[in-house]
Amino acid sequence: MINYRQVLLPAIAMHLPLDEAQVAELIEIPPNPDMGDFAFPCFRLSKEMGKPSPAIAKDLAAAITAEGLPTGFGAVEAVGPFVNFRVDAARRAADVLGAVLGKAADYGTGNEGAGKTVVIDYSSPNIAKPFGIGHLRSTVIGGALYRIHKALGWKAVGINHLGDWGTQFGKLITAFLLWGEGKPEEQSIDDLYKLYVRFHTDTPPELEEEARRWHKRMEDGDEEALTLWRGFRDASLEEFRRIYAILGIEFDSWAGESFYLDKLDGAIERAIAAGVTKEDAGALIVDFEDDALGVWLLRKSDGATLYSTRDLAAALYRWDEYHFDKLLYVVGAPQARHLAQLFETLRRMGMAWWDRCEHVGFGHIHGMSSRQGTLVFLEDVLNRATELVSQVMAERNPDLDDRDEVSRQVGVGAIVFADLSRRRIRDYNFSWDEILNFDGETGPYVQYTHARLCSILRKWGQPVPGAYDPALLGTPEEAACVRTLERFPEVIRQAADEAEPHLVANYLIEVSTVANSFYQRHRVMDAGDDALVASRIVLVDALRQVLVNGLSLLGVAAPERM
RNA sequence: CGGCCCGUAGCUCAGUGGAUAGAGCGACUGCCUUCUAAGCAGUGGGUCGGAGGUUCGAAUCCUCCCGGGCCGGCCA
Repeated sequence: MINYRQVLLPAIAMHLPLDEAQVAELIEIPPNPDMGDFAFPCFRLSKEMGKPSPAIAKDLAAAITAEGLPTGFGAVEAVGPFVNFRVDAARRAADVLGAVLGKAADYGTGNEGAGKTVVIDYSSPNIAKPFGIGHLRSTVIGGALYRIHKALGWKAVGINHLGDWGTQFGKLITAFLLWGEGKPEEQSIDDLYKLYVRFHTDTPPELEEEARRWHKRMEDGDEEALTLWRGFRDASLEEFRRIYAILGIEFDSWAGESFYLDKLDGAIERAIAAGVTKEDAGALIVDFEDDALGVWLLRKSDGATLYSTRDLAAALYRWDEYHFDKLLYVVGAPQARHLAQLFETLRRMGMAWWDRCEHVGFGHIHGMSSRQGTLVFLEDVLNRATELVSQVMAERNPDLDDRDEVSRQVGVGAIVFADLSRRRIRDYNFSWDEILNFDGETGPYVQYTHARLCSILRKWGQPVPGAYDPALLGTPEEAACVRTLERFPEVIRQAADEAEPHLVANYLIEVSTVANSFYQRHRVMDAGDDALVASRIVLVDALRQVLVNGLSLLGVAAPERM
């Protein structure tokens, strides 16, 4: 594909007192396609060149025209203080569609990440607590970033940093011994959750003390405590694996907090040796002597460790193990300070790689049926969405063979897409009405668009033509499709750079919008002449391909019928 | 008290230096004997929280203020 900006740089710079880098910063895409495909604003040159910007634009347009239009461009025109450039639409269509169909599933991918490693810490649910809608965010954002980086050639390491250690297990053991029934490993996650909640609802101080003692016994390797803990852990993992299977989420490592037990002393020793810690009231702390960072507690006065200890050990271990170029923590925004403290501690310890660590924060979820006083379980949400989809499909597409399977794909896709379609940092307003509305900018909208495109290709019933005339794709709707398809590779790159999957989700909405607009206005199968049908079939297939590629990055299925 | 995040249409959100600020939901109007109407086309709806400042140009950058949320040593 032609890189139009790249072509434009020398063509513009040679006529101006600017170098190519300066020109590159100014080139933009006009707000309205009628104005052109690229634009160069001349305001900034006015002072330096001593003439009004419209005059500069006019002279520049004339000079470029006299020089011969740059490769791939069809027109150059001064409009006020802007020089607007129009590309040769047929050539662009041939380029873009050729690239999409030629690379197929690989369209949009790249190899700029080759030789580089990104470690992504995501999902990381707490053992003995139900997998709530709150865990969905870290899981799907992390999963999307994992696939996006892989698509760009990175070696990605997905780590599920399970919350499987800590004082909450002391509480759980205390509660279980008091109120629990049956064996630890036979507890359902719901049983465990109830014990945990009960512990927190009526807790005399002596129980808190008891819980701390059990936690200490765990840390000291007490077999009775560890047996109970293992039972709880196994029960939880079973549920987590079931949910990851539904969501299509995978990990390369399940090294949770307990994995670092034998590495905690070493981590603490390294921190002490580096001189960044001090003793305070029997505890070990890092005092940043900074109002913003405050104090970081690394070891409690009773000698027990904290999540901070485990996070420090984990960071050091991950560096030794992976020598990453990026380490992404897909963790809720409320933990921003904690992670800033971790990163600063690493810096003070002389870890030159400290700035490769990044907190990929996200807002938390509000409005979870507070009326009922219960948190919303992810599985319930997925099941309700699936049921609703199934009802809709029984009505709209009763002949569909595998309704159960497709309902699952669309129902789950709706939930996942909804989560990924806003900037991570924003709080997420969970509402049944919103999550179960499949109209407009939703996952089902994108999937539906994809299914309709597939339907056309099915009716066509032949291989997608290898030869076609791109010049026939000249309507505004078709041109809009081509322009949108062209952007996919850069969207993926930006999503990786900013760790923002929503850029991909929003882009897919855009692809769907231009595709639907085209579909509505123009016939494909009975377009009139064979050449036009062939060209439009190619366009339909390219749109379909990009939707598939994009949805797969987000972990959303693309059923061919729905 | 200190720090971080958010504030754009009735609601949910895009847009982080350029041309009249855009979508979706909800409301209202049209479009299914035609490739799936989970769709398309259109109408109405905005002091971009406020005030200063930088700039030829600010929703976007800086300062202050207001409102909401979160965090701030023995929880995670």
